[in-house]
Amino acid sequence: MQLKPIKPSKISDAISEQLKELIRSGTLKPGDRLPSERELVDQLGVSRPSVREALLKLEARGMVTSRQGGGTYVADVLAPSIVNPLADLLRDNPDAISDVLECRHGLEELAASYAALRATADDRELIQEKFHALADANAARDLERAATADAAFHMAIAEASHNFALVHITRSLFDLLSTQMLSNWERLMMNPKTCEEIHDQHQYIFEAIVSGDPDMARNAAHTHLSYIGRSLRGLGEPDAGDRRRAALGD
Amino acid sequence: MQLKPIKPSKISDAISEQLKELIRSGTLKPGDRLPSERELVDQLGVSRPSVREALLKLEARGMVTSRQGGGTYVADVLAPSIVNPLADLLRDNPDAISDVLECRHGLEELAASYAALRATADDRELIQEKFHALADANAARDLERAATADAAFHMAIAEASHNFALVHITRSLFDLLSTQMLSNWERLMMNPKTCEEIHDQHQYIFEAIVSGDPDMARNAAHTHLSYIGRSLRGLGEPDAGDRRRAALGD
DNA sequence: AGTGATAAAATGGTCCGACCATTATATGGA
DNA sequence: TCCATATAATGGTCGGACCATTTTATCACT
Repeated sequence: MQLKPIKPSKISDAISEQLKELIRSGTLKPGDRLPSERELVDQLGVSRPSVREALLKLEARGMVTSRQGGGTYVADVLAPSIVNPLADLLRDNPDAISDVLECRHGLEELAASYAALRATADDRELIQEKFHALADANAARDLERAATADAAFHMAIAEASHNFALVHITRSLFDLLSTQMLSNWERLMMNPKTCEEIHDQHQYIFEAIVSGDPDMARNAAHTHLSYIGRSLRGLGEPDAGDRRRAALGD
Repeated sequence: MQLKPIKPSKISDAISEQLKELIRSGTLKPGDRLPSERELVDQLGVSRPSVREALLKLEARGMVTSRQGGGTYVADVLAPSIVNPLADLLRDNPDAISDVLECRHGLEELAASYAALRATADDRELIQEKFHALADANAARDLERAATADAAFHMAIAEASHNFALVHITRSLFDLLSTQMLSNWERLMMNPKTCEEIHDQHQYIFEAIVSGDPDMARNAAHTHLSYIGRSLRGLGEPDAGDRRRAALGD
């Protein structure tokens, strides 16, 4: 007969649970640095051994990593189980990049639709901020900054979906494709017309999310991503997707 | 370039490795009580915090259990030596589970749509086979076999999308939820009417893919998965709907 | 101004000693 | 023998201290 565990009353468990929730909710993202042990002691009002036990437990579970003198950092829990095998796959089979792109696009449509449903005021503000940053970078013809801003814009949308799995997987795929993306981005942005259309599509996505219409957001994302896909496939043929087709989707 | 792990050389690691070896070799059998922390301090010539760290690490891995005043004992079941941090994050966290489910559903819609476009004759035959196996298991009221068959059916669809990344991520999410899904499945299938409706939905998905209509396939998948989501939420805690209810009630 | 070495601060790792809460064991009386 | 109590053993928590490493700030030098 298996009875209840009864005892969650260890201080370190309470601490580690709290930290785990911060990681799950996305407040602490992979790569982020945790407060130092002594700061946590002050903030939580517990002793350092208790804090250490909590961090030890998280480290044993592979959720954080600690370096003496450095600090404690949030580990990426998705990478080992999902992305690493994908990275291996990509190494052996570069053609699979289009598969990953396809996958990412599906996730982004999903994220856009959920973001429209669940984005808080703060989320919308953040998305708007990223959108404007992207527009500025584009206007300044700063390709590298624009690529970063584009990733930040799409990640902000993913975070606004308030779905931790979606956020983590999207981020992982972004990281996975980051190198490839820059060159693609450069090739895309060489055409001012394409650049402008992409900006408009971003604006449609942004407006759809702000207006809270999940279907519109999903369609806007789909339009944008299928346009990107078509443009990448038809490189050297800037007129491959004209504005009317992009607006109507395919 | 991946360098060597250098040297952890943490005292607690050396201790925990030594204890782990004792357990692995059978010197310490499940249920055995290991020496008290203070005894280990004397025997190993290290400080008590180091011993505690080592024991904490073993406890986090589930290899030993400690009771205040009682002592530390080798766990009865030491099978799960490897721990998936993600699975740990999901345990006792319904929100996280529904996040992963949501994510999986989005991917499955995508897979259904692509499967409709790209499925070969062999793919369609395989999907049909899995579909019938699932129907048989359901008719036989064999819940465990039905759960396996359901996974096989959806995985066959993912494979038919001919997208490596989609297949891989879908499989990862399936594995992640495998433990949780069985109980969910049991709760769903207790209702014959629900069981029948799910069968019909599977059939719609199957037919849409065979007919080669991506939009129909996507819609069929969406209908199916939102129905599953609604049913699970309705079976569980009615008060847990909050933000998710709007997302699924479309 | 840029650069590189050096000093200072921050941070995790280790250790000590103490006390508390819980459990197991020994003790003693019925 | 049996049960309640007292005692001992054990893990849990705490505070402080010091060390090793890393990061950051400082400053002299070119």
